[in-house]
Amino acid sequence: MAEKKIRNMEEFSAVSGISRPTVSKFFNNPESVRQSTRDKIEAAVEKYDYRPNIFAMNQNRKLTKNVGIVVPLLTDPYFAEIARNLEQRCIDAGYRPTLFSAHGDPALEVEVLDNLRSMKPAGVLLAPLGRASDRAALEKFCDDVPTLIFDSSVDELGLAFVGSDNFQFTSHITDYLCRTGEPPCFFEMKTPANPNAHRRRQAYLTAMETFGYKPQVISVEGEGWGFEEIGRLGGHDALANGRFGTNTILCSNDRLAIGLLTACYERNVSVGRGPDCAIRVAGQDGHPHSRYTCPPLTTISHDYDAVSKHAADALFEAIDGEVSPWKSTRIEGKLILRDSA
Amino acid sequence: MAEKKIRNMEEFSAVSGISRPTVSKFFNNPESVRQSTRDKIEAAVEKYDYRPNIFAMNQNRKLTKNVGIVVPLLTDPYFAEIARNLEQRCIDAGYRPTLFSAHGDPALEVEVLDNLRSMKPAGVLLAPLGRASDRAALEKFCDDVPTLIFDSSVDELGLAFVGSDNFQFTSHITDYLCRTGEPPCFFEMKTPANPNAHRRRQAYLTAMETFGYKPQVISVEGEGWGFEEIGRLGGHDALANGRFGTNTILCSNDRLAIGLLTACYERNVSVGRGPDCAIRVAGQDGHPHSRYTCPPLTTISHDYDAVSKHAADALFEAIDGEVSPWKSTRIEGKLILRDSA
DNA sequence: GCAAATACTTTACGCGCGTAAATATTTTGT
DNA sequence: ACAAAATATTTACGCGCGTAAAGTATTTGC
Repeated sequence: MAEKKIRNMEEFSAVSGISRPTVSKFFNNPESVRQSTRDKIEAAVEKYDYRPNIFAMNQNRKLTKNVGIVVPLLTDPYFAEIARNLEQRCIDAGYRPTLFSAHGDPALEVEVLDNLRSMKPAGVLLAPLGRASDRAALEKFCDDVPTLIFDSSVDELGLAFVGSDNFQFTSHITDYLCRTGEPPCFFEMKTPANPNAHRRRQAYLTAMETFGYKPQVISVEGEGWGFEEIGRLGGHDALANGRFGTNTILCSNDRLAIGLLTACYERNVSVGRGPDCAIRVAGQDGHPHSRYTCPPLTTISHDYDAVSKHAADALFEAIDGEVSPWKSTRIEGKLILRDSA
Repeated sequence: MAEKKIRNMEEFSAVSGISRPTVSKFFNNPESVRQSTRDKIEAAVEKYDYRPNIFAMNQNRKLTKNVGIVVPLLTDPYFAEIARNLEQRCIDAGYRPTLFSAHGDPALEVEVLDNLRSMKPAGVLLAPLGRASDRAALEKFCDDVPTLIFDSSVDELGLAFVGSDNFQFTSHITDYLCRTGEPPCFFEMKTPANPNAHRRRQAYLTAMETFGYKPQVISVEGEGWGFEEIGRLGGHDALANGRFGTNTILCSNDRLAIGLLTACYERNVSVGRGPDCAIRVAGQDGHPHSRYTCPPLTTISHDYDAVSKHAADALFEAIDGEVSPWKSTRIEGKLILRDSA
């Protein structure tokens, strides 16, 4: 199999017996050439293990097959999981995805976008940092590159927005909690990193009023992306000072809930829905880890598949030239009943 | 600031007043031009927001500034964290890192390496899948591209290996457990994904014999990368059938321990080092999540900083032409004492 | 102030492939 | 078997930058 090394498309076209322009056409879209020539080229590809130079391919082309996937924090398994999902969809659709993380840092987010721009991507799937994002930089980027925003909405930025229906999330789980025990209080960060948190608080307030209960929000201090630690410290504080006015705590997100569970453990407060438990704790997100907390966390989960499918498909359509007005798609979550509430 | 748009280096050289070859030199290494011209170019970069076309830069150069970072599973926060660390070091050293994950799939790992090859990277930091990796494909890749293996060693592959000292890990924590209570049994997967697990088992056996205790290994079934679930199911089985012959369980890794803790919770077995606790559980890895389990997990942690620094530096040295024989660097872990053991 | 050393400019070519236009060949339908 | 349609070939140019060579300008050391 190891014939002489093919150095470029010229040489490859010679050994495959197909002209270079046709070979070029093939690599841009195998479907665009006749079956018989496709077979010949594919045979030669197999035989000589030739792959066109990716840099030469892209430089002289207005649009590449590159797709950028940007998340705010790849060390958060939630983002890692949705990024993985998106990545696979890009590959399946014939694109070359590249993964980026802003690592929680707005300056890095801007840098990532700059790097991305120089890759002339056909499109970008972007989950912004949120509140901390450089709004102007995002806008400028979206002007230059077809960008679909996911997870965390920023007004009417980009092609469209696809994310979860935070309002439904919180309403639904609040409803569940009210039906099965004391109405919940709402445990959140005072200055959350992303706008979904605001929607969830609002949904909680609305839901509680609808049900005729008095809402109660406990906002804890803490900056940055160390949500578990913020939840743990805030939980200690709230438990020590009796700030939870009920035995049921709905957390703004799962990572906060995980920290709160740790605080409960450390204070010897039993969590669960059994009669001998002191409090109930619920989260929101369906974080990959939520299954393995003690007790396992009752939560309302993102529909990872549906979100990523909608996001990817919407981007691909836009790349293919379908012009559609900006719109926001919000996907419902599924209640996952476990032992914590 | 928004002057007319600069289209290429030719135009940029005109507006900056510096010749194109010098500008080219500057972008390859700013230090290589005189301070005064550097200032002029940097001023023009600022003013016109020009960045050279990355594809054109790389195509006609034998070696790029690209560095690939490949991990077996990016959704595992351990790998996400070390990848983040490596990424930062690459940027600081003037390289362009690109992140890849094999997502636990050997076929994908090969694909990733193929893609990487076409990027003509100056070097690659590779954490192989381990047992499941296509050994031949890895070897071929390492022949073509300067590759530093980290985390999981594969014989004398690549430039060098940098990872944790699994032997020290397990010896050290076994020592601790023996000193503070009953000697531990060892809880592991029967067919672990990566070779570190074997070292740890071996270290456990050696340590126990050294201390004069009878070792006991509990190997649980389960394939793939869902370690928590494997630990949970295996834990249930072992607890139900009294397979743990001691009250102290050392897990082969933290994720397994996390699953075991969940099983303990579900079976109402109290875990901790207090007198009223039924068993002690310890992990290994210093997984980002281990602080937030209930009880918080006693573990022995990778020195993330040291591993990533050694790995990155070793690669950069090799790229800079320093030839050194293959060697293996194994970095000691730090015991993190928490409440689980 | 002068020669040597250093840094820059000019000129020119090549990298590997995209792509357009004109021409030639093959396939398809009947 | 024939014309029309589809596909491949030939030819040629350009993309944006790396890089080498030879000449010119600037800096440096003394």
